[in-house]
Amino acid sequence: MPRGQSGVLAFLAADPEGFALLQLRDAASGEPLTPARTASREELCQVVGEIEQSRSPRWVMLRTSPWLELLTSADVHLAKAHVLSLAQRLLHRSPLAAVRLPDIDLENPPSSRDTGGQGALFSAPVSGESLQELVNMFAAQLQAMPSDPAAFKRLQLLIHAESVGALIAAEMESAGLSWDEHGHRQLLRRMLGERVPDSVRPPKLAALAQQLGQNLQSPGLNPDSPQELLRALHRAGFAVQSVRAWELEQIAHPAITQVLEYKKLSRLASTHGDAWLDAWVAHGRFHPHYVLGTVASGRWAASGGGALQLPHSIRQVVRTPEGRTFVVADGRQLEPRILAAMSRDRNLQQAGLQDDLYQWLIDAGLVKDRNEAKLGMLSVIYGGTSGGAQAVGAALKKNFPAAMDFVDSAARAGERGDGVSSYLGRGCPPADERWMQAQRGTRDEASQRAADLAARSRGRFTRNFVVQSTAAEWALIWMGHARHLIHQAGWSQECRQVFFVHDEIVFECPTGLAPQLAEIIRHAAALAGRTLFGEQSVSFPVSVAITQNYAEAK
DNA sequence: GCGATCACG
DNA sequence: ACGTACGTGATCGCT
Repeated sequence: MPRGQSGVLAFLAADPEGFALLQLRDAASGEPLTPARTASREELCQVVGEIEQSRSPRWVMLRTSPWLELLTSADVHLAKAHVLSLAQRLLHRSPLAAVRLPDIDLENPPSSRDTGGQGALFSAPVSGESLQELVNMFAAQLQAMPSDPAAFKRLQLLIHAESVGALIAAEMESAGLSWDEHGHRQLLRRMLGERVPDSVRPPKLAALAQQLGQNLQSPGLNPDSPQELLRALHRAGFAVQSVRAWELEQIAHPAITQVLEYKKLSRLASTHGDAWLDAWVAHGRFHPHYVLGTVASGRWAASGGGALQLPHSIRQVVRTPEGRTFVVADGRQLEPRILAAMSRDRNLQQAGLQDDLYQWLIDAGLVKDRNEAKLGMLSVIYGGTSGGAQAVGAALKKNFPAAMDFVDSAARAGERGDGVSSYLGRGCPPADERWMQAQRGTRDEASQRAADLAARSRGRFTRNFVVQSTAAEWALIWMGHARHLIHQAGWSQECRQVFFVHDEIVFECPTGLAPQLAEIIRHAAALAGRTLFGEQSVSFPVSVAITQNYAEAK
């Protein structure tokens, strides 16, 4: 059945009678190489480890759960995977696919347990799916792959990268992020006062609220209610539109300073207070749950604990144990570089020759400082035109015409209701039926205006999508290469990836290994560029920090 | 359940 | 000429 496939596939399925069912198949023919064999929960890790050692297969599974939890805790490393649920979503959306496959509910993929007979719900030992279903699903996915060899390669790379991402996510969930719980509690006591029940306002916050009520002549004021606070501010003579921090920051007044102080502390208490520590940190480690496949652009999300929104102010309590260190790396100006590579804009590629792309823009006299450079670039990629960004955007437009044409054309496609896709073929979600309807209906001026607004909104989305989704692909491939190189070096046990946020990865390793690990990460970044864009790829410099305290990285 | 707000990239 | 910054998650008050 397959084309462009070689080697061995190892299907890992649920055994309705026991725990796991494994079968090796030839990737080229799809034919079984071995009869299906069962493995109990106790046997699984050893059986899988032996197959990995002897055959180095690509592991085909519906999703990583529950297999990876077990394998990771036993330090069984899988080099390659094909995660069917993620591949299904990719193929459903990709314009490169030869056939449109049905979508899949990633949270609750179809399983034999659900379709099984009476009592299956109670007797099923694992959440899972039959071997036959997995084999069928894989075959259907292969059928849906494009016949054009170049398109095939891209989509296959995307599926493989997404799948290794799922392995890494499972490994990070198991490893957790080292967290100084005691230091965090001390911080809370210092800022909020003694611990109180969750339903009670912490002492220092309560005192602030009381003072605020007095100072604004609004006794009993609840500053957590934006409406109440806005009315109180108006009564006190502050002509503000909202109570947003950035608006209040414009006003220099002791009462306003107090409001801002209250907001800051209130936020700390509610999002990273004692209850958060109780819920998410155990034995000195934070264990978030990473969610793949749900964000349209292919970025990851996290559910629970808000892992991807860790405030900088709390990072001081993210500390390694004694003798170990973090190696923190981030892709420098990743999105502009991705845009330079995709659009083949010679000038932007020229700018990217410098490790600090923004400095090039400054030296070329296009912008006055780094902040303006960053703002201008983001404005171009997001489609912004407001205020200061407009002038900067215009300067960039003139100097990087090919890059601008590229994102502009993505925006126009979106405005028309067409789809766009990433470099490897991740398709954006289609315009929904209501949107299409609104574009067709021009009953009156108001509905026409609303339709135009919606069209431009979708244009900004597709403009951003082509860059953001390809940046997400680069990051996946970067992580995948790093993981592979670390495994090759024999350091999989002692060097662990512990965090990932879009364009930044954090490893934890023994202090002595950090310089070499840093080199591996840089090398992986260079490989990622070539894997994605070929030998002529633009460069992707990364900045690397070695530190025991996350707050000190960059 | 939804909007406002604010945290991150 | 005109005009709108992109994507997420968590919490809280309000209806």
